Amino acid sequence: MPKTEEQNQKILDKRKEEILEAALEEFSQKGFSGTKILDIVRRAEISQGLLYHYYKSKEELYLAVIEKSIDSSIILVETVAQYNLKGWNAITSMTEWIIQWLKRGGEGKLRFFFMQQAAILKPMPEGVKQALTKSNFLSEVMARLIKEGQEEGKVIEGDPFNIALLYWSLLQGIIINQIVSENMGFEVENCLPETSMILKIIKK
Amino acid sequence: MPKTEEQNQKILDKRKEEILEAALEEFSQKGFSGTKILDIVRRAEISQGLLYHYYKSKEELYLAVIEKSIDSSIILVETVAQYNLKGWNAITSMTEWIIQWLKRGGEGKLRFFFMQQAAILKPMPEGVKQALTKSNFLSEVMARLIKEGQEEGKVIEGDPFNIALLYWSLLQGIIINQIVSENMGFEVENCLPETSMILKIIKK
DNA sequence: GTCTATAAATCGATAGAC
DNA sequence: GTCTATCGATTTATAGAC
Repeated sequence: MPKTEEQNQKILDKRKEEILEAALEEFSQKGFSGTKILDIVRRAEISQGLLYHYYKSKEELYLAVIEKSIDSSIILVETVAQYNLKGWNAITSMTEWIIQWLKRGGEGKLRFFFMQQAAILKPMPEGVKQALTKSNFLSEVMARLIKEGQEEGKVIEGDPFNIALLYWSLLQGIIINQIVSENMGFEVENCLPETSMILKIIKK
Repeated sequence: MPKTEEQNQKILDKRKEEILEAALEEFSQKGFSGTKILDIVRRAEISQGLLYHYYKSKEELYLAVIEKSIDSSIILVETVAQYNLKGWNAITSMTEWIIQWLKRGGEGKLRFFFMQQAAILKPMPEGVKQALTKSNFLSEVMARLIKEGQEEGKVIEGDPFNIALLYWSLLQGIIINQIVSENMGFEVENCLPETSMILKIIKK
């Protein structure tokens, strides 16, 4: 019965997807230790036992969320890369893209935030460190673009990697402040800074 | 016996101090849920029972660490305020001061980082939110200085509070990246950006 | 004040019925 | 595939001796 198996596979994938989504929301807000399996299964509206049918441990689930988040940021970069832009133009587009991605809705912001949390909190489960190292390519892409921008005379002088770090620091700080504001009930609804404000820090 | 009581008080204060210090290190790295009482007492080199002689619960201890961290950031601002500077000069001094504070050693960075963590992670214990709202005066002080700076024509136009937020975002992002780099073993030892780099983002 | 021992609660993971 | 019931380990907090 190939049809039945196919359907089963679909159910399996759908469930996994649902669990991942619920896990992202819980983990990103409460961290690894702060999130209880009960929180996740309640949000996903399944029984506690069923979760372990799809993921063999809490840690494995956490890792799955990380990997998916990294993948989605890779896609973001690749999408921008498709336009074949270089140097300052590429930096501008990418920044604009990221801001839009963050504005668009909860998920982008949540993923970005989650990856940060994962990188910050100890203890880091085995695979997390490894997975996050992979995501470091973002800085490398950025550093390359910055070097090009310097050659165009549009980006400030200095070590490209350090400037890339400064750029990411700003972006990360902005997201954190958004989350904090939300947590405190300040309702800073989507008051993300303009792209030009962000670029100002690396512009010559 | 006033002398004995006085000595006891000293021991009590000293113990409390030691516990607070150990708790800061553990909490800031592992968050509230991720930190076990055992982690703290082992670091403080006391027995588990003794901790509960000084703090009646994990949550009370957490709150005590927050309050001390907030106090120390208040002192930072007050120190700068003593110089009676206004506008751009004050912003410059304060930024320089903060960078030095962060460079100086572990504690400043740890406290700054810890407060961030506390503001980010859910669930927020009762008193945490309240305590953190108090620390918001930092943004207010900054917003006032920025307004003065605008009147001097040295700070970019725009809502002073939003600009203050942008400034803090950058600072927070920088600290986070430092911690992350440490966690990943990148050894970015004290590669904090120059004050002028940070100020660039709000300079006209 | 300080420790050891233990109670009480929580939570991750498993077993087994349907 | 899904659920309920429960085990076993961890962890917060307390009790009681010194």
